[in-house]
Amino acid sequence: MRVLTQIHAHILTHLHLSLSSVSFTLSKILCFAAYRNILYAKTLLFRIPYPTIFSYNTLMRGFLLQNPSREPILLFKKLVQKKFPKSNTFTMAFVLKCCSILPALEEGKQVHKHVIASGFGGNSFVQTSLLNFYTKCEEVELGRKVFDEMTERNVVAWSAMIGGYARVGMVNEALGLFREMQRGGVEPDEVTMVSVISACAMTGALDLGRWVHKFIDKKGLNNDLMVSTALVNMYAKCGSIEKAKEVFEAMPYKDAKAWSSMIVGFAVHGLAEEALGTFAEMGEAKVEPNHVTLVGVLSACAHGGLVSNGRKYWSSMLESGIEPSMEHYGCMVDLFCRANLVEDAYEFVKTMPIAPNPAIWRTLLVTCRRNKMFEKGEIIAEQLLQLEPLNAENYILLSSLYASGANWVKMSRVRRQMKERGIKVVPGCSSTEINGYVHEFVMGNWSHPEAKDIRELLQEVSERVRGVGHEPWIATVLQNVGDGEKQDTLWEHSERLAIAYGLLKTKAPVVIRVVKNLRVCVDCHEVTKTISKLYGREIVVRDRVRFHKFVNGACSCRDFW
DNA sequence: GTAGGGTTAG
Repeated sequence: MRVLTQIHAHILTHLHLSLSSVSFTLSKILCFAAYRNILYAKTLLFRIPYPTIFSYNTLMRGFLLQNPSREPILLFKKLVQKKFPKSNTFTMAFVLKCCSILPALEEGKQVHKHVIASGFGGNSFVQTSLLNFYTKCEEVELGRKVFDEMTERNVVAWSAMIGGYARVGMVNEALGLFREMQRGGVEPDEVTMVSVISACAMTGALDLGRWVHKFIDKKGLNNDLMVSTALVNMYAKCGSIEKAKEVFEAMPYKDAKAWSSMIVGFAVHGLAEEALGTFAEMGEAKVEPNHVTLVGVLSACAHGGLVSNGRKYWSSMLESGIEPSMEHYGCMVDLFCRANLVEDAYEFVKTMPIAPNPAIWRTLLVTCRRNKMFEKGEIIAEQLLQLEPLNAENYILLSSLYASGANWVKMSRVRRQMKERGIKVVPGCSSTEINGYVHEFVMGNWSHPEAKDIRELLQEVSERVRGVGHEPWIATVLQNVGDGEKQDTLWEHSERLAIAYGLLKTKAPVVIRVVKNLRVCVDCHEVTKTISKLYGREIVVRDRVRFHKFVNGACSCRDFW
């Protein structure tokens, strides 16, 4: 940098230099500065007498390497205003990348118009940038439109579209496109595979994931750090922690993300000791942990009930200079709450330098409900409803707090409030993979083509479960309906539909694997334990928080979740 | 000098 500024000074003091050679030299300096001192590079741009589009593009790219900022968009706006120099395809690619990182949907749409107007609509780099921009803004359909309009699709375009589907959890579409890509004669590469594996991980599609893994080995795409990390994550998220460990141990080189994936994997499986052991190994391997690693470590402590360990890692994290984020605070509150140390949790929240987010209040509220601390719970719920008055989950929590205290009057008041304010509940949704297709079930929704068979089977299961003395846990059903109807509602919970479908379509010893978007309710947890015993089936449920492995009437979470 | 990728509490 010093040399650059010296040259710069030299130019300024030699006024005899021609305008064009000053422009040229300053542009060169800007080029170097963009990688080292972006703000200096920015001031340079405005000192160049006649900056070319090259300098603008270079500066934009420089900003893209920094923390996310709107600078590339602002530069683009200037270009549009001044009409000179004229943007080229590189400009469009950079500004669209900026819009996808932020993300900035409206600005990106404006850029799209400029792309069409300037006749760059047919450039493959610009098209792929547009496609990626829309999917990053979760506008998958708009992304698909760009994709469909492309006349030539290379591996980058296919991967971007597959990744777009994968990120929003449309696994069937992602995998369908992956197959279509191969039929079209385009060879997938490492990046394609990472997206495909991530789609499997997200939906817990273990069989598909295994198939993709074999494909990767066959094609020799298995020597990539990111591919391996994605595989570790996929096996862990699909409930096969042993296989995750196997892939992880075979990796010749592991960075912080790879270690973190393994540690987080152990954590969600409730394997605290393994998670902490792996963290120790990471230290021995001299790989610096990042903030995600610590989220894994702290959540492992929380799930394993290791309070004093958790405190220890917390203070060593502070010493190591990792700035605690909301997630870290959340882990600590969870650590105390799971151990029923409500006062410690509350004290910890008070010491937080940032305002706790709704999730942290909900953690506290759940603990109050479990410990029947109604007054404290009400106070917390008030804070929560003020902070987030439109989230159905908050009303449901408060309502269940009242239900657990048999305070039916207050409970129906909350339910009424919800109705009056027009709050929509996120429906429970579970999925299970059968023969390479992920079937989705939404609570109370019987639109599945095999709904009739599922209903009949559930009827039979219900009778058998009751036959061994199971009493439905009605307090958790929060609709103002009669007890009989409440039981029916319980039997429509999405995971039961998915489990029933698994019973219908597979035979022991095939494991029934279900992924749920919410946490499992107490009654479903009990019923699933009973089903595992009555039907001699292993059932693995990944809920929003962790794994539950039901074998012979017991769950791996030891009823602690 | 351009486009697509892996880990994150409840």
